[in-house]
Order: sequence, then structure tokens, then C-alpha cells
Amino acid sequence: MPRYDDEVKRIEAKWQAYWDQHQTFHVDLAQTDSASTGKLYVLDMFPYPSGAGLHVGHPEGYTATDIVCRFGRMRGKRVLHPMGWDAFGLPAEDYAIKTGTHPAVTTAKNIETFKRQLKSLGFSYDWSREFATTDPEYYRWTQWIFLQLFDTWYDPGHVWTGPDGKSRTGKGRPIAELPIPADVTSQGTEAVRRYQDHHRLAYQHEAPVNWCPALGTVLANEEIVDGKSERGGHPVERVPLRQWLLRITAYGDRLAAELDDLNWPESIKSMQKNWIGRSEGAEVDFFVGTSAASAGGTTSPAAFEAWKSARAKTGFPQDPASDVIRVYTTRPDTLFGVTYMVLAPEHPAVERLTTLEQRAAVDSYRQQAATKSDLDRTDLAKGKSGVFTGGYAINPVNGEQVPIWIADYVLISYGTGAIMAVPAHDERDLEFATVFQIEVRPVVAPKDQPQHGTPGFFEHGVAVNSGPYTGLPTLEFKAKITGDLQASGLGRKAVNYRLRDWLFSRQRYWGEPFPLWHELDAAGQPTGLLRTDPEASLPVRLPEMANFKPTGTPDPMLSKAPDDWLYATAPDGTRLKRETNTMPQWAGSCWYYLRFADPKNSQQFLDPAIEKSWLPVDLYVGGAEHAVLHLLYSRFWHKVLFDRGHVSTVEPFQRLINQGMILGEVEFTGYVLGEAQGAKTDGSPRRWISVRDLTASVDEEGTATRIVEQTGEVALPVTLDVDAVEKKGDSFVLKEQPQIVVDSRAYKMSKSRGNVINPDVVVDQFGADSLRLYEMFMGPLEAVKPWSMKGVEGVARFLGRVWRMIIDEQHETEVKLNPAVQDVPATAEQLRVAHRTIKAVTRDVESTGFNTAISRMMEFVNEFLAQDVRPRAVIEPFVLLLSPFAPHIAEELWGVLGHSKTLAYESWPTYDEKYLVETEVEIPVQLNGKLRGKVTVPAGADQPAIEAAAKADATIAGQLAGKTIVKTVFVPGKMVNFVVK
RNA sequence: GCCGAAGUGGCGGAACCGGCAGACGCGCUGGAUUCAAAAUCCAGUGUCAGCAAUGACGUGUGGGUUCGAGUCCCACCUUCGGCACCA
Repeated sequence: MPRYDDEVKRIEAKWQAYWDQHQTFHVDLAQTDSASTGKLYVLDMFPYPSGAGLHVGHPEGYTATDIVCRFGRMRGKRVLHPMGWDAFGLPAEDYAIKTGTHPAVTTAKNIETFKRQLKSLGFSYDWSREFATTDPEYYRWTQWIFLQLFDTWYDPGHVWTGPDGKSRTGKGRPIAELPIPADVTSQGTEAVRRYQDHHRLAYQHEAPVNWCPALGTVLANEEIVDGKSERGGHPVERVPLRQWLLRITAYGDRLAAELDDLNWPESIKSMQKNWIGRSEGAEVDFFVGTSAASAGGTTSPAAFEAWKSARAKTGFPQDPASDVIRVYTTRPDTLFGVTYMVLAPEHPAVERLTTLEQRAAVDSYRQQAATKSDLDRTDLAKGKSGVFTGGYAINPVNGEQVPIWIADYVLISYGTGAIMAVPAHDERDLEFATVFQIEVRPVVAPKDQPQHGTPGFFEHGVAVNSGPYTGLPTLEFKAKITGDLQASGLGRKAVNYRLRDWLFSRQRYWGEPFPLWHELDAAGQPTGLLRTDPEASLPVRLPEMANFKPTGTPDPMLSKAPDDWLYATAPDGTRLKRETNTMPQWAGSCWYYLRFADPKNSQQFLDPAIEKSWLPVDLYVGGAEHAVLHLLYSRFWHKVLFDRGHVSTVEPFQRLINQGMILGEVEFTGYVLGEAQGAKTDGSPRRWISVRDLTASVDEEGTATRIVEQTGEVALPVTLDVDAVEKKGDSFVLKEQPQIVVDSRAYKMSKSRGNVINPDVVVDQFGADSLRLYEMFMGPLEAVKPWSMKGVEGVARFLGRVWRMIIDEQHETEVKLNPAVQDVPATAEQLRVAHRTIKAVTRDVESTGFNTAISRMMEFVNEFLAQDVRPRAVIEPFVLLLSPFAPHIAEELWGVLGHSKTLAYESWPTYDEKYLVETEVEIPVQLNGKLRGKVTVPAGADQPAIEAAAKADATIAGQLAGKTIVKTVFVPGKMVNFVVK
């Protein structure tokens, strides 16, 4: 009795070994194949090989791409489907700190586990392309790309046509092509080098960074959630430090605009656009004079007039001089409503503008702001705070004196770090003005009541009280005044981004070293001048280190590296010290999709011929948690490589699908009062409380709890058995006490909740095919879905039925063909079912509707299990349809059906419409749009025939009696509807 | 607060262009097989009324368009994801 459940382990091991031995999925990209119908590059977001092993979330996307690949091969496509490891990063290093195990050892071990697990699922990767981002032969080229970034400056006005034939403005160009101003050239080569360094896409910057003492590293803004580190939830401090940044903002426009042509979910595109946050407005200079503070905080009208007429001649300077405060605004139309200005506390002009009387208050406020973490700043932002500097500026449009404040609601890192405040028409300014009782002057009115300006009106409208501009609609006003300011040298059009430059250095060990040296002076101090490692000498390997304890300071780990790694003397005698920062984890994942196409190339990062024929990635599948960062960084690098002529496409990922998260099993949670955690119970009746009477709350430790709305008493959650609850109305209640409403929901899988499903366990119990099939059957790939072990049993049962449909279970020992499978012609009805299934499954796979494709196959099996004769001519195509989903059982059945080699390259079945036509069809009959009956008529029956049949039907006739048909709606082949009175 | 996605049986979900709501699976009920159980097979299963034929109601809520709305339009509610002083 060879039952499927008894055979599954043998079958899966057998076919995994077969695919390995025959290199079934190996693809040689250099080879051309005239018979192929094109290339298909399908990529999974490669995993970080954590110590916890594979999670059931991983195989979801991996199964989807595997189906697409297997389907593609059967349709004659040449398929590139690689897998590798995103292996640099914090966890391996944290483990090293704890145990002393070298991160390379931990990483290798974890990779081994992941690989074993992935192989046990039968994915059709070309494993010969495998690599990890930690391989020196890989990070050699990561460093090489960094050198490209270092060698590039962005020329925003450059108009050019790329290899894609499209014209665009703005290009990353070699630093050698950067025009050097004459006054810089005249200062000598060192000045030129510094000028170039100032314009590179990779540059150094001293800035307050997010220093996390617990992790011993500086974090990027994106790695901080609610003021705490994303990993571990540790507090973060602001500390000034020299950092490497990548000038991603230079590409802001192109990163936003070039999303349009991509086949990505609209939600991801809009998330990226929001993240980039492009805004258009104007920069305006407010005159403060040269000695504002010493002049008692005010500036003479005469000096202002002189400045203005000078500006009319010179125009608006590129960089503001110290006699002005430059602001950025998106609403230059509200210039007549300005009643104060605000500088960020860190703004360099604060020092100069602060009067003697205000100095103490300003200094103390600045100190507070500097030490505050972002969290504190957000917390305190619930009310606005700020201090008057004592200084004044002059409003360029009306010559008014405007008081200058500092406040931390203005950020130094956005725009110019200074704003003109218009409390009447900006919510934040209004809040601030209310706290400090500053004048609110309305200058915009709603279109429908244009007489008076309306304070608190934040939308577009019509200008009032705005001198010569009064009466203009907002948009016209903006355009006009921006032009006028430009003409008089007082302002200009400006664009800003919410996106900041990318903080690219980390102070950890387990990352790519920078291929850079700092020149040292005679005293051994850095001069600020840099040298690069020659390309031929890459990779710069990580030095061996004795211990991995963090330095305890923001100094990088590598500053403790051995001297022979740290120091060198250049041929010209200059002493050099290595850059000791390492690159962030994002670096390795920014370009791995390129290397997969040519992973062994020791001459180039990627062969241009292969790049041209195999890029871009046609389908990229991964979790939505990478919707912004990874995908934005990758696109940025790709565009730089494009500008520098190393790749021929502007975008790396043509099509993107985000798989939805898999949650744990649905849980029912009731709440009780008067019990402590884990203290139950003496058998006394529990004091159940309905969730309707509870409200969510967060305690001091940040843990979410439920409390009684009226009394504030904390309710203890109790997990309930399914049998203890029932549905009542819209909610679930206790069976015993139906007035007690309970929670019913699925939670994110987590160790602490204990609802994690281990794929190894599922494979062991049901087999890889069942796991794959279940994950695809759960629902749409993109949806968030709860796990259900019963559901896995369901698909395992289906595979058992497939097995019995084709295999003779009566036979004692041998896996033999079921005698019902015969070489006889299929009946018309059997052909109809088969071709209907082929049509539906094909369409569903093409549209990634895997759940419905599986439903169709289930219908096929339900149909054919009931038949005593199962013609081979319909059974074989079915096995092929099933094979991308459940490849092991399909290969086995294919063998039993008499084939000697893998079905991986068999032609995908095709259907013929002629088998799909039915002889009779059932037509629904409606009366006034309501279904009243059905009539069966020959296929292709015309309207009169169907109407006659409908009227002849007993129930319809009864309903029609005594009524008049006013109208008949007829949809051929679909339905007929009588409108009656 | 802003941006995005989604609300359909007891549960996961299906329904292509506005045309039979609930495919397929889970669960549940009854039956067959069995000494018994597992496994398997058969039948039923949106709610209410009815012995039944059948009827009424039914896709988050309220309105609208239409012969006909889960699907289109307007307003709102809830859940999830993202952003959050970006001037």
C-alpha cells in the first residue's frame, strides 16, 4: 500500500538529489539559445541568515518566484533564478561580543542551515551562482562601486541621452570633469583636492549623529523607531562625529520621477515618493545687517534700502552672506503675513543675532536642544517651545522689522534651517504664536469669502492685505512673487527634499572596510586629504581581531586593528592611516542582483555583454518592510552606475511584488479582572470582562495593556480555546457568558508569543510540496494572512488525492500506475474539464493568482477521482500543471507515467477553445433584476428562444401571471431579465 | 493629523468588463467502511420562515446611479501598513 504520506520523504529526497546531480537548473548566461523565447530574471530578496533559521515567511515569496521560474522554463524561457546571503550585519557581531566566536564562523554556520532548509523545499535555484556579501571576492566589488561613487559628482544641469535613448537632465560625472573655479585653482592643488572632495557623491561631514551606546554604534535615522534603536530598542543620543554620507538627494528628482514607468504596486511608489518628499517653493533673504546685535537688535531702514539696491544689481547670491537670514518657504504668497522668524537652535547665525539681554536664555535653550534625543524633542513638541534672540530682520516685501526667535520645531537639516513664520496660515506657526502671544496677521481668504483674511486658513485661496498682490489667487501669487523676488535679487525658486543624504558609515567590525586612506601630517594628525586604494589592490580585507568588544566610544571598532593594517607609507613618503569606519548592511544588498548575473568574474563587477542581455530583473519579490530603504538605495546606486556607463538600464527592478506577512494562528483572548499573571486558580468563578468595556493603554515599560475605561483597573488577557467561544452578531463571545465579548485576531509570529511556525516541522510532518502548496493556497500573495495547521492538512489531503488518482494504492509494495489511467481517448466532457483547467491555471499563474490556480486543480482532481477511466491524455497535462507548485510529487508521477527524465523542461500544456464549448447552457432568469429561476437551453440559443423557454418555465410563468412586461434585458449567454409592472 | 491598502458565511478566501454572491479549502452535521479508531468515501452546510416547493433577508454603515451593484459615484465607520513639527 504505497500511500502518499508514506512515500513523501523518499520522493522529495530523491528528486532534490536528482536536480542537484543533473544540474537541472543551471543556466549559462553567455550561451545563446535560438530555441528560447526570451530571458526571465526572477529574484527573491536574499535573506539575512539569522541563527533562528528559516521562518515560514521566507518560503512564501520563494515559492511564488519558484512557480514563476518553473512555469517560465516550461514556456521556453531562459531563466536566471539565483540565491545568496546578505551576511554582514549586527547579529553575528553581537554574538561575537557575547561568545568570542568570530562573526565569519557564525555566518558560515547560519548559511549552512539556511541552505539546507531552502534545499529541502525544492526551489529551482541555480546554486552555482551562490555567494554571500561577506565573501571577499564579492565585497571587493562593493568597494569598487564605492570608489565609483567617490569618483563621481552630480551635475544637475547636464542634459544628455543615455543608452536607453531617453533624454534627461542631471548626470553623475567623473570628478575629473568637475569645473574648478579660478579662485580655487589659484590656491594650488591642495585647494583643488578639497574642492573636489566637497562635490563627490561620497563625502565626509561632521554632524550630530545618532550614537547608541548599547550597540556601540552610530545609527542611521531610518534605524531609529520612536527615538530608540530599531534593533533592541536601546536609547539613542545625539553626538557630533565625522561621518561618510552618500549624496542621494542629488538623485531625488530622478528617483521620484523614474518610478512612473515601473510595474510596482502603487502603494510602494507612493511610499517612496513621500519618503523623497519633494517640495517646491522659494528661498528668500531677510536683511539683518552686519552688526545687528551690537546695534541693539535693530537695523536701520537706510542700510536696508542700500542692501536692496545692491541686490538689484548683483542678483541673488548662491550662498547667503552673513548680513541676511535665508529662509525656505512653500508659501511665498504669505510674505505679507510674516510676523516673526524662527531659526533652528543649531543655526550658525544665532550667535551673532542674540542680544546681550537674551544671551543667557538663548544659550540654555540651545544646550537643551543639543543634548535632547529625537524622542525628547518629539515628546516636548506636544507644546511649542522657543526663545527670542533679541534680533530683528527686515521683511524684503514691506520693510517691516521682524523679531527672530529660535525654536526646535525648526530643523537645521531641512531647507535653510530658518523659516519665516506666518501664523495666520501655518498650523505650527499659529500654535507657536499662540503660546508666545505673537501677532497673527491674515493675508489669505477662502475663495468664496474673499473680503477678509481668515486666521487658521491653511489652504489655497485669494490674497488680501498683500500690497500690489492683493486679490491674486494663491497659485498665481506664488508664481508672480517668486519671479519678482528673483528679478530684484531677493529670492529665487527652490526645491527641497524630505530625503536626507544617506549616512553611510558604521563603527562596527562586521561590514565592508572603506578602500580609503587619510593622509597624516608630521605630527600623525589627519590633514583632511584622502587617497583611494588602487582598484587592482581590492579587496581591502577585514583585519583579524582578537576581541570584538565595542570600543565604548563612538570610535570605530577598526581603530583597534593591528598597526600593519591601519598604517602605511605611500611611495611619495606620505604617512597614511586607513579609514576605520565600515559600510552599513545596506551596501552589500544594493547591487547583489547585478553580481548574480556574473558571480565568478574576477576582472569586472559584471560583464557588459551579460548586463545588456540579462538586466534588469524582471520580477523581484520580497517583504514590504524593504519598500523604502533597500529599494531606494539600490535604485540610487543603479542610477549612478547608469550615469557612469556601467549598466545600460536606469532602473534595476522592472516588476515588484511585496508578499504579505504570514501571521500566527488566530487566537481568542478573553479578559479577567482581579487576577495576577499565571496565578490562577482556586476554582472560584473568574471575573470576566467584555473587551467592549476595555480600552487600550500603554504602561511605563511601554507594554500595551487593556484597562477598564471607568476605573483604570488592569485586565489580564487569557487565551481561550476555540470551543469556549461562539459568534454573536459582529463579534465573538464566551459560550457560557454571551455578554462577554472576546478578542479574535491573529498576531505577528514572535518568540515571546510562542506562535512561531518552523518550516522544518511542517516539512517533516507533511512534506515540502504541502508547505509550498499551502502557502500559495492561503490567499493572494500580497495579502496579510493567518497561518492554519488545518489548512496545511487540507492541501496535504489534496496531494494524497492526486496520488491516488494516478498511483495504484492497492498494490502491496510497488509504486505503480493506477489501472484507471489508460491509453484511451478522453470523452468530450473529460476534455472540457481538462482544457478548462489548463486555461484557468495558465491564466492564474500569469497573473500570480496562485490560490485560485490551486482551486482549479482541486476541481480537476475532484472530477477525475470520480471517474473509473482516467485517460493518460488528460492526466499527463495535469501533472505538468501541478509541477511548478508541487514539483517533487509531479516529477515522481511523471516518472510513473513512463517518462525517464525530469519534467522541468517539458512544454507547458496548451488549451483549445474548441473543447470548451458546451452543448447546453443554464441561463438565469430575472424579474426586475431579481433571480427567479433558471432555464437550460442549447448553447448559442438566440433571444426569442431563450425568452420563450423562460416564459414556459413553471415558476417564471406563475410570477409573470397578471403582470405586463415593460422591457426585456438580454445579455447573450449570460442572462435574461424581464422588467414587469 | 496626512498618505496608502482592506472590510464578503463559523474561518482562509472566490466572483475576469456592472449580470446566478459564497468557487476551492478548513470547520461543522449526518451516513458508509471498521470489533473500534485513524485514514478514506458519500451527502449536507449564508441567515430566517416552511414538511416541502418556495419566500424574505444578505458582501462594514447611510445615501445615489442602473432593468440589474460585492463591483460604479458621494458621505461616513472600522482594521492594518507607512509618515509624522519637512516650513
